[in-house]
Amino acid sequence: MPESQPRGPELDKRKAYILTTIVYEYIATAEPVGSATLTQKYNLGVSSATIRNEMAELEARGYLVQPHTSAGRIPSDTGYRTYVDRLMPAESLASEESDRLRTEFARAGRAIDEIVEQATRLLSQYSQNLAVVVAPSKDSQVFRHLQLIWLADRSVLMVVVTTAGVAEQHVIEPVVDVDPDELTRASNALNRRLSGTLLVQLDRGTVVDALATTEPPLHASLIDGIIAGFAHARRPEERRILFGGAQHLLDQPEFRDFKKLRSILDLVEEQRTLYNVVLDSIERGESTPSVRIGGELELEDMSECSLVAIPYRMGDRSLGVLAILGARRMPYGRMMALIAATADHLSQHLTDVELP
Amino acid sequence: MPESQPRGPELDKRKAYILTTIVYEYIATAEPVGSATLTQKYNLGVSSATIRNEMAELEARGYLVQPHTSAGRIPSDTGYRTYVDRLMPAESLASEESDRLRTEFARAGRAIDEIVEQATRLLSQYSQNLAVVVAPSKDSQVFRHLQLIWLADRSVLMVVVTTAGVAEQHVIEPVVDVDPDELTRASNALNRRLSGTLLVQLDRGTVVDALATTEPPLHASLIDGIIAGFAHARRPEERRILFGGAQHLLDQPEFRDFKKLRSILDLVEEQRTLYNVVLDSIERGESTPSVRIGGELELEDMSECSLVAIPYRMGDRSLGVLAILGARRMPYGRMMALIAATADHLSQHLTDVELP
DNA sequence: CGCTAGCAGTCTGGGAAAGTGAGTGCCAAG
DNA sequence: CTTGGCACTCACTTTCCCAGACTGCTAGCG
Repeated sequence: MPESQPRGPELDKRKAYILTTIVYEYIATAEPVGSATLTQKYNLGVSSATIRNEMAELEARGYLVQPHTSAGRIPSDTGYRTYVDRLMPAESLASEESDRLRTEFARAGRAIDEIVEQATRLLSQYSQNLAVVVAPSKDSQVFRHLQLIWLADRSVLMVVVTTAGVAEQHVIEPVVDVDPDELTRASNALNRRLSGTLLVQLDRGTVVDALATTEPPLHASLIDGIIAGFAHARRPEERRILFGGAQHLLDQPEFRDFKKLRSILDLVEEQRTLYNVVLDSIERGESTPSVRIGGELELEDMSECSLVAIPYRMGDRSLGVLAILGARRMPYGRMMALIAATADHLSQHLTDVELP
Repeated sequence: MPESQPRGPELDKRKAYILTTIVYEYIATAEPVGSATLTQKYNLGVSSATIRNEMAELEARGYLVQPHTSAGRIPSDTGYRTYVDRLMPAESLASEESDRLRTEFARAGRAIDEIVEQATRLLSQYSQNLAVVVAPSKDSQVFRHLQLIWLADRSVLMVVVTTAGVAEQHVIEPVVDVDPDELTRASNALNRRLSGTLLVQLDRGTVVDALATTEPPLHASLIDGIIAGFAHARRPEERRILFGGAQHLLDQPEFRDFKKLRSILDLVEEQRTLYNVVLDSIERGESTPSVRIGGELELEDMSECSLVAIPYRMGDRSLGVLAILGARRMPYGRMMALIAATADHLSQHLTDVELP
């Protein structure tokens, strides 16, 4: 006897259409949607009283909530979730907009940092929301070349270049004098044996092996320095997070409230929490945008926000994540299309600038 | 007949004391200061009526303003200016706080970017205001070492290392095949002749001269590539500006107003305007903090803000600027002491990590 | 001549009261 | 199942009023 069906099995066609319309209208207007508005603006073929009955049932099943007794309805997390997963028409970016994105990426130059900064700027600008970008960590990059440069008798500069075109430098201070020829031999040996290896794999054993045949053998303190240099170049613990477009938040009526604004800005400043959430969002490694709605973020004071995230790549290695953080009432279709296109262009551009 | 003295010649002792007290009190409470408050909280030895007369005169002379007829007074730009320049007691940072600053700088590592990011974080945290930091431009750095690395027959990676320990890379694609030996000879020649030169001085002529004696002569397209590489490493046009602690603005009652908040966040996003103002502030190259109060900033909607700025150095070269942007009602003494100490520690740390 | 006490006048900010209107739920009839 | 009608609810806005803070002015005092 299915008299009260909590979270019913399926929504019939009319209920689905009503939910779709309510989400759409609320996203557009930021005002709770009433039955009269629906019958006036959308062609439903039934009266507002009928809509009221349907809305009451959608609320009972958890898709809608009423801010207060005499207001219209707004979608709940479940309502948005259903909309995003099953009701929303798929959108894709207008081709001229996509072209503009590509053009603007091309203006960023070859340096990885620059490209990622440009991505942040573009994403916030086009989305009119807060853009959050996790920059590449070094450890997924491929070692290309190393140079040991003689600075003084007990001071050596080690420069590591990856195929991403990023150079990291590190000063080594061995406990014995070294001479330039010795450094050249070491550089050559390491380059011959290790070029093409992922940075993350360049641990102590690998380096010691690569230098085993060097004659005369290098002093242990120099080898230690080289190993430390690789460890430094790798630095997996340190991933920059970039932000852009915080001012757009002020345009949303839901953030006309200093407490909510403060929560978000604190999150931006703190970085770690947001970093975890963003990484969680794309853990599955899928290449479609992942969406987290309101309470799904599991963050205090963030029930009014949603996050759309997607990974980006260089070649076939996943490097980092793009994300849009905005009001829960966001145009999900457009945001997903936009972030997917941005990630595509970014991945493409990064792959293009990779060194041979 | 000096009957009405606009912006009178000097403030007598009592007026100066009253002005000082009003600025002090207003900074502490954010409430317009009335005559009764003054007599109660501060030992003035005269009645509130006398204070009222004095305040009326201070207002007539432009040091104070009244938000409305029945309110107390708040300082005008001129009032703050007088306070900062002549009335305020000089403050210096408590030595334990200064020590803490130094310790935290030490945790930043050797990379210039990292150190400057740390400075931004510390400055915003200690000042509880928005920190604005202009990062070093490349062109004031000293060329230390160059390496031309063979990637493929027509592809060469050029790595430039400065004494700041920053490496920049650039891909050169000459129109003829090159071989590794040729590259080594070119690298050696350039290093021998040019090491120690400012990057900004490495123009076409200098490079061509340095390579003039190379035998056999390098192909023109390779030389062009090297010149382009230096130009790229230099990139004077591109100076990063870092921000930190925007959320602290929300703590100030003067920014409980979305328009003002929006103005500031827009400024942060736009960067260029703020960059100019900050550079203006320290154009004189002095090493004491420069202060700009309210309207002196000459920025629309920024009349409620003040900016405290100071340059920082590496060795004896000025590299960039630290600044604090906050409410006009800020504790100037502390902010100036703090930013001076931060700049000192930053300059010291940068000088320490410079390569030999 | 400067200082003070007292007083009338002015303005803001907050809170109560009342009116407005959007929107609902329910019912009885089609 | 749908619909028109109706009573009811509740947030929001406007209006009004009052308390409080502070001033400027004046007259008197040392």
